[in-house]
Amino acid sequence: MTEIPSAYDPKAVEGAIFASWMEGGYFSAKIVEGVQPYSVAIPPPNVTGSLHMGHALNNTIQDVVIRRSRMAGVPTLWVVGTDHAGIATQNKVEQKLHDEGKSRHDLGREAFVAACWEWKALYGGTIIGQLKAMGCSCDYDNERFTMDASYAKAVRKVFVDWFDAGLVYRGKRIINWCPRCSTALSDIEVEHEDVDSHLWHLRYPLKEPVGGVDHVVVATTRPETMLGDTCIAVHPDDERYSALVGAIVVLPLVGREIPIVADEYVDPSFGTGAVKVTPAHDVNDFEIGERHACAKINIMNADATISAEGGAYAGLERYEARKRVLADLEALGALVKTDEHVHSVGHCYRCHTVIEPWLSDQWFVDMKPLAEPAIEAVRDGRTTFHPKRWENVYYHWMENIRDWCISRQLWWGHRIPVFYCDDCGEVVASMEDLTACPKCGSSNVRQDEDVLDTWFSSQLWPFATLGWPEETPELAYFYPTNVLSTARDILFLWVARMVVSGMYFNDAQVPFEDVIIHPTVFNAEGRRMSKSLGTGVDPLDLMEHYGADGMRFGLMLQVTGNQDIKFAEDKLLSSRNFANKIWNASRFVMMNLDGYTPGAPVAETVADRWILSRLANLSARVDEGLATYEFGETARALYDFFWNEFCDWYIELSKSRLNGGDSEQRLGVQRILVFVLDQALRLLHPMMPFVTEAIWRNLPLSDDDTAPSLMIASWPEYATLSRFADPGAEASIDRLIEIVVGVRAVRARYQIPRKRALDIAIRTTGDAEKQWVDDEFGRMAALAGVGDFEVGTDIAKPAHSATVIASGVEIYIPLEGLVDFEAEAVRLSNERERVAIELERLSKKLSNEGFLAKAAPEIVEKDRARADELTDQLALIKAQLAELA
RNA sequence: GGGCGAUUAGCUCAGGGGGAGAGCGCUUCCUUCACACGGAAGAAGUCGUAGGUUCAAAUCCUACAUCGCCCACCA
Repeated sequence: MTEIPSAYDPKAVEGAIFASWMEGGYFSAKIVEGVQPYSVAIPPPNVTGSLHMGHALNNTIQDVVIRRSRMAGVPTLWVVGTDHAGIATQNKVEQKLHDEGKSRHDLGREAFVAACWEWKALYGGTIIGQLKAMGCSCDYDNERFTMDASYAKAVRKVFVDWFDAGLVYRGKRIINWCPRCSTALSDIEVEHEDVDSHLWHLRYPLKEPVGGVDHVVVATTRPETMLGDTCIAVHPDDERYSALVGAIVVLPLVGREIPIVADEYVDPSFGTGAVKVTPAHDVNDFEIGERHACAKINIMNADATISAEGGAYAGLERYEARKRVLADLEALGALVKTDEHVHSVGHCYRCHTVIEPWLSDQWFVDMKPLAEPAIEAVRDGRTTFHPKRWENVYYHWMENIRDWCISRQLWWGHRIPVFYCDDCGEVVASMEDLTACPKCGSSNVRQDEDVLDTWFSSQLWPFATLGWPEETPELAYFYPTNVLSTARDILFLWVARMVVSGMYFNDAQVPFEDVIIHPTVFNAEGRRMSKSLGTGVDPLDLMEHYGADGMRFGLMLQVTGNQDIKFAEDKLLSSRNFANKIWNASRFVMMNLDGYTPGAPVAETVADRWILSRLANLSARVDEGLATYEFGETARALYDFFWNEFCDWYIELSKSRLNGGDSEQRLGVQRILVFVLDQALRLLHPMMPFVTEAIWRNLPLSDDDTAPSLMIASWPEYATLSRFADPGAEASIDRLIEIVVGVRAVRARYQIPRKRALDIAIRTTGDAEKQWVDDEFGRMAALAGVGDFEVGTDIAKPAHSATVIASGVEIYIPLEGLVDFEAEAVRLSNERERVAIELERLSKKLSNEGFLAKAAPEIVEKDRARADELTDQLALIKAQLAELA
């Protein structure tokens, strides 16, 4: 076994191991009737995407729960695939065309869509390959895409069903228009940002003076929209303006005569208390316009240039128009003043262009009735969020939900299955393309030009990927899924809508039981990771440096209930080192297996009982941690057990028995080593699949324990391991550790060379302790560099010796000729000070009536014992000081 | 305007009523036959501020401060 390299090299093993998993077909899930399955639908990455830190974190989380479930013997499915990502993909392809000097209009719709498919075929698989590099155990044989033929059928059915139920409707509304993407967006696709701007005060003359007043001043942040003003609004109770209500204003630059109306919406304390109303360019203005029957004049084109309605300003880009309007108003003396003003401006979530509120015909989903059952499902716990506080965020949004604008003026996407008859005016949604009007029979029918919001199709992901609307066995078996893990930024865009549609189309069954909202990964400076800003970290680079396991485990260490992670690369470094530690501990075990035969572990020493007890404890903590999705704590528990307990103590303790013992002793310790290593590798596998698999396949296990791959080996059952729980052994080893650490500290303090064995004396408080030292200490002596030792209840402390105190024993280490006694006296004085302070604090507490009366008895008892211990220590230190003096 | 999160060692963060923890970094020693991606020993914190509850507060409550995030029709 000496041919095993002494450093773990991820690159040398990951590829081959992943290939063997694929070959073994372990990623596919088989339906086993009568057995409850486990399933997860991956948040489908965009076809345009490449792996970023959010994916790395989120997919590690999912792979951890998936791998654990699979090992537990449960039929386990992780559905994988990609999203067609309407705007993002269309933008990419348009950019490519642009580079070739063409636009999508040069190609025409059909050719453009073909170009998108071509692009997808070329680049769409990138991110799937990267998931494989991470070791994600998805069902790659059944990869889905949100524009697959079967998926398209699901999308179409949802639209048609909701249309027929009156839940989808068409309306002329103010929507969010991105002039660059040239499409409508839903409200939650708009990102609001505070922008330093101005509040311009404009003077509008009255047609005829009223009571000596000949004008009104309005305040606006978007002066160019004045070209579309159709009334002025004031608050009905605002006495400053009450005489003016009903008066007519002549709009400067335009000349249009518009009325002053009274409307409750107006806040008299803001600006001048008079609002210019542009119903075609502002949501509130639209509503005011509706209430007062004002015209809605659209003064802007789709590309945010001024339309013909803008008269002299027609054709100007919106901000150029703003400048010109302001300049012209100023020339007229109509620009009264310009205040500094910070206000929130909407930007496109895809291209960050400033959104224009714009009046147009769009399709909407009536969300209110759909949201109700989805709210209820979370209230009654059928779906639970982790951490739970996200449920409040969900409720707040769902309870105040507004209609969802689902039409997009794009070419890449699911085309809206609505057909218009130009003869009789019939409008129908249809599962099949229509060539004739179902009402009048006319062949003069045409399909709606728009496509659906990408999120309209992704909301169906958990069930459309399982074959819905067909009643497939997969849908019947794997729906609802168990866990959905995602970032908080798509809670509304995606998660909430999946609950809505999932319940509506699956007999009110929620799409997933648990929702994990994982922390958002920020860079070390706490800023958003962004490729374009160069503030990102590439997971592929990280895997290059730390291995897939190092990256995965390093990320898991950072997952806590917090909402953000400031990415800490040092955790990946220690995780890479951890993988190497696992590798080398395993290497040690395998290099010491001469004469080994597989067999059940039988504890022969306290150390054996201790490590088995700690293993049982680890199993409980890992189960608990994964069940509650506390990945950080779970990772730490695994790390602490393997490194600090198994490697630092058990393996070190095993060495004397492996080297010095008889063959029976050797076999005993070998079996414990192999057993604990095997179980630990299983527990580690979900987080570190590669290194654990690479080692595990070479472990000489008995036939009962073996499997072709660790991936499908059995998960350690706490119910089985719990019999190893052994508090007595834990206390015993704790004491041994205390002694060894104490002796080592003495050695380090006086720089006693490690080759020089220390002969020590041990005084015990009783015969039981003496027996314990005789039985157990010898096994540990080597770890402390102890040579000979004598033990007894009546051992006298040798002159000039250091003392180590542990429960029930005092260790004396003669220092004659080794130590600077003056320095030791100084150290002891400091120690005396520290102990005295702690003892004083405890004594005060123990003489407090309230404490004695009200504190839990075991707490009082613990403090008493501690105080006794400190008293003894203090006496000893004093005695030693007296000796040195 | 409403809501949420954070504030603990130089850095990144765990912990969560009763003896302040980890990783990285730092100091000293050790190339000992699993591992220098290692071993051993150490230094280092008034647990954001001010009140309150409690026998007992880093932990619970209330304010406040600072940073960050989300929501909202802030002309």
